[in-house]
Amino acid sequence: MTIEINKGACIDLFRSLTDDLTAELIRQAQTRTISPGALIFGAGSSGRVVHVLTSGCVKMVRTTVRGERVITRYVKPGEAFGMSAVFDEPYRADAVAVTSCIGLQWPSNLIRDTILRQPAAALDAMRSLDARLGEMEARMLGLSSGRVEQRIAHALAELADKFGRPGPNGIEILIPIRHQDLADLAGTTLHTVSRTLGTWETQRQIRRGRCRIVITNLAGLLGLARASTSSDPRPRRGHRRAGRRSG
Amino acid sequence: MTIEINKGACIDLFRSLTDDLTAELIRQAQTRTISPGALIFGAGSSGRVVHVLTSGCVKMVRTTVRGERVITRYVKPGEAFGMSAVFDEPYRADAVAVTSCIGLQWPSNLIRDTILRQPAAALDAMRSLDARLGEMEARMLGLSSGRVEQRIAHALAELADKFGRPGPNGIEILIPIRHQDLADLAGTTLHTVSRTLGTWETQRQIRRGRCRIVITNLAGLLGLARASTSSDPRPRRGHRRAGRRSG
DNA sequence: CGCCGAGTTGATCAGGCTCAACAAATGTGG
DNA sequence: CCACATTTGTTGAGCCTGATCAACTCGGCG
Repeated sequence: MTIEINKGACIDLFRSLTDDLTAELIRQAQTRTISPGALIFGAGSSGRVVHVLTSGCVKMVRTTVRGERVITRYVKPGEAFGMSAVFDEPYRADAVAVTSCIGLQWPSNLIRDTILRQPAAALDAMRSLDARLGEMEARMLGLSSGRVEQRIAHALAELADKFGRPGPNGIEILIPIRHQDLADLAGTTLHTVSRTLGTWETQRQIRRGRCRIVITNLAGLLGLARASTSSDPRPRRGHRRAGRRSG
Repeated sequence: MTIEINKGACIDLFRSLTDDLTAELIRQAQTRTISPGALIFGAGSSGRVVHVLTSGCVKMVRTTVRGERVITRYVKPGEAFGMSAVFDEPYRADAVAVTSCIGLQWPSNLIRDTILRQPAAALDAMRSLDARLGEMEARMLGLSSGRVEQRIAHALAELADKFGRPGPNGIEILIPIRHQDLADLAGTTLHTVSRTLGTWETQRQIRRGRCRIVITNLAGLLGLARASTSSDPRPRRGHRRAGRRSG
């Protein structure tokens, strides 16, 4: 078995390790295949294993008792998730398979020991945590300042960047995205997402199928995102949902 | 000089190091005193030093070109900030002194080398990054789902937890907090903050002075935060600001 | 064929943002 | 020590965005 997984994608967490060490770790891993929609682990459960996704897509979902939901992150192959297990802390979010997935998992103390013995790996892990912090901060900026249309456009752009592939009609987002998912990313409701995407489709900015989105005009979308009415310099305020789950 | 700083507070980043090592690092540090309101470093500037606050309070502020602002974090003594310098990445946010401050700073490569040589420190750093990630996720949940009143109450509660001290009239928040700051924490405007705090003061939940807040009834506040009208089970939706700076 | 999940669409309405103007506290200079 | 500028905070009026409610369509599946 080679270290490479899925056509060149490799495990971010082990980027700094020697091939031998990585191979050894992969040998020690438990492989797990997950079917779409399945819960890989639930928020609050005490994390005893660290996961790495090797193929497919996983979303991390945080939910409040009142039913409000946020997708904190989409995981793509090569990325680790459930890292809080390293610190013997419970998982913060549900990990839900978006597609069929293959994952590797290790007992958290094995990962911890590896990090303790391989400082370069520790630095890599820190770097990726820090990068995620930066992303979250940027999302917070968007959440607290942008209008809904902007936030949806931005969420789409990020999905396109992470899971998009150029296709005949534009950038196809390869993973299934429900309107509720976009709402959970953008901090709005599936109703507003539906209306907004509807408008964009008539404007030929995007194309839609069931759980499928193709972005025909990414620049146009981001233009919309930047200024909803370019001739009108003053920004408009928006609303905020108080989530009662609807999905 | 002892390792302890400011009545027992010590440097989180070096918690796992031996006293000798910590002392040595502190010897190598450059001490810096900062006056209130001063900019310690600006977002975007290439970070060449890592900071640790030893006394006072620093806020990390992210701003968009349009003038929307978010306070991503309040730093208290013992905590590190500007950690992205470790990865030779520019600072993501402005670091602004809230009070008079004393800080230590090191060239980022010195911290990096320390982390590489002291894996336990790496794990500590990872833990704190992960904890901050969790906080940000929780804040995102609040931002995208709660109503403004809840978010302000929650922001106050966190400030009370981090910078509060029991006083004759309740928990005093020891650092100066402008309404604009609360707005930047809660994702709203200073106007709404003013009105909301006004209501709470007449309800004897809090007391206010200029840039000073005392929480008389924390439980009550959080109760308000949980359900704005307890008799009415259905949550109300809210609005969202589109920040044109006003502070 | 009934059920469920996903998506659509219309009507309603209120939360809180925007605009605007003032008041009070702080700082600065002469 | 007073006049003036700046920062911080207050309050009112208006109104827009987008949440909520509700009802319906479409497609897949057992």
